[in-house]
Amino acid sequence: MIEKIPKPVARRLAIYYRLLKEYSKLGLSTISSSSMGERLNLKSSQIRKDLSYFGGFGKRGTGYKVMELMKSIERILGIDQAWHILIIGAGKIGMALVNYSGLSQDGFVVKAIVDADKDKIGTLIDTQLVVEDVRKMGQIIQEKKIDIGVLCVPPDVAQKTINEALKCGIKGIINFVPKRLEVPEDVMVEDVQISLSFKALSFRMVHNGK
Amino acid sequence: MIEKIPKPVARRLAIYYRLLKEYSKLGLSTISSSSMGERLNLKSSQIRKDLSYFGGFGKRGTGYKVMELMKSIERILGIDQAWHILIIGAGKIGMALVNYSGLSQDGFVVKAIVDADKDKIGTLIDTQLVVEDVRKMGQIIQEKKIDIGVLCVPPDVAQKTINEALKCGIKGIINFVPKRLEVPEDVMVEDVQISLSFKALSFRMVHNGK
DNA sequence: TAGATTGTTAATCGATTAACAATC
DNA sequence: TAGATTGTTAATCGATTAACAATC
Repeated sequence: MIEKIPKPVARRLAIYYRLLKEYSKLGLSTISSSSMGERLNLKSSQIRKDLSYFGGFGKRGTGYKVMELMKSIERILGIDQAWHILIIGAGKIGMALVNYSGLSQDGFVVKAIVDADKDKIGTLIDTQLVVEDVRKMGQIIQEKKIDIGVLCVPPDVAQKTINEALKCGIKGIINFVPKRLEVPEDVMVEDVQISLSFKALSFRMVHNGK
Repeated sequence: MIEKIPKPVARRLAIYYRLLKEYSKLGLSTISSSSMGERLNLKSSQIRKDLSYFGGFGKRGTGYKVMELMKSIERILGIDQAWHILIIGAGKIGMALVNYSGLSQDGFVVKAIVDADKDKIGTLIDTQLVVEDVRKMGQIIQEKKIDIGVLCVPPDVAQKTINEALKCGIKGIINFVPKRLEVPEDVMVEDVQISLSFKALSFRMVHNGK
């Protein structure tokens, strides 16, 4: 009963969620694990197993109700609530993430963006946000009740910068910096390492096939 | 002898490579798998096993020569050559990737960027590049000998756009679009799905721990 | 009832790790 | 030679999948 959830499950749930959204837009009310699996190139038994860690959402003989399952996954993923995001570093990547529609859609709301560069501080970004001084980060985290920091600073200041944010109670980090961060074990880090993806692609291209 | 290489190996090699670069900057000439493992939070046996798929690079009793291993991994990953990159879509993400230092450093050279938006076409990006018309994509791929396309277009035109690029002989794709792409099996796709990372983080934060 | 599809168990497959002989 | 560390084998651990009884 205390069955352990395999690590890849969270991402797959997000993929199921995306598909269900599509189905619901098309007006479908019901789907089966096998039709989802076909669409996603996954075995239907994997989808059923993944869902089974969290409950029985389907009905034997008929499948899953699109809307219902969508709402359930929303809850499982924790995106039925709004998360307050702080972008740390107003470089190219940081800037690109402000107003990134993929995020706001799912309840990740960028509340502020900070940088150390005097020339950037004060820059107005679209209508809502202004680049703020990284030295005010602590204050911002508290006032805006930031949950998640998105780290997009140069590698050499990454650890130092995130330490500051940790002091002020951030509990989640999306890390775009090509470096492993040291954090207390109750803080979650997800790495988004673009340059690793390029190298993995290159590897597969030279060892071509599989 | 026909031992199969586990999928996670490519990414780890890229991580080892990054660390070796750091070591070489510090002037270290030799390292052991256990010192690397400690640094990277990996078991030393995993590092040795990963490397062993490609050869024996170390010396018993002394370890690995930093420079030598670096060069070997460079070759294994296929980054001892320059890759010609085309950015497809001059939105925020696409723009952010032009001149992204993490890429050019490792031999991924952005040769061109295309978009469908008339207002964007012709825009000068730093000194080198101009946003070109996506309708010229085929021509550009051939003339500039593009190897890898980086897809950053809206989801609804993603498949159609990549189909064009495939026709012109692209063999690798970095996909930033939240959608599974259909490609021939000799074409490699690496997904960089930022919004999945946010959801995976959210999941871990609500199911906190582990 | 007959057909469909779930939820779950057990078997299989794949990746990591411990352990150690080989050897510098 | 003694100490260190590799390369590799075998054991373990974790994730996926096939198969099927339960049930709508």
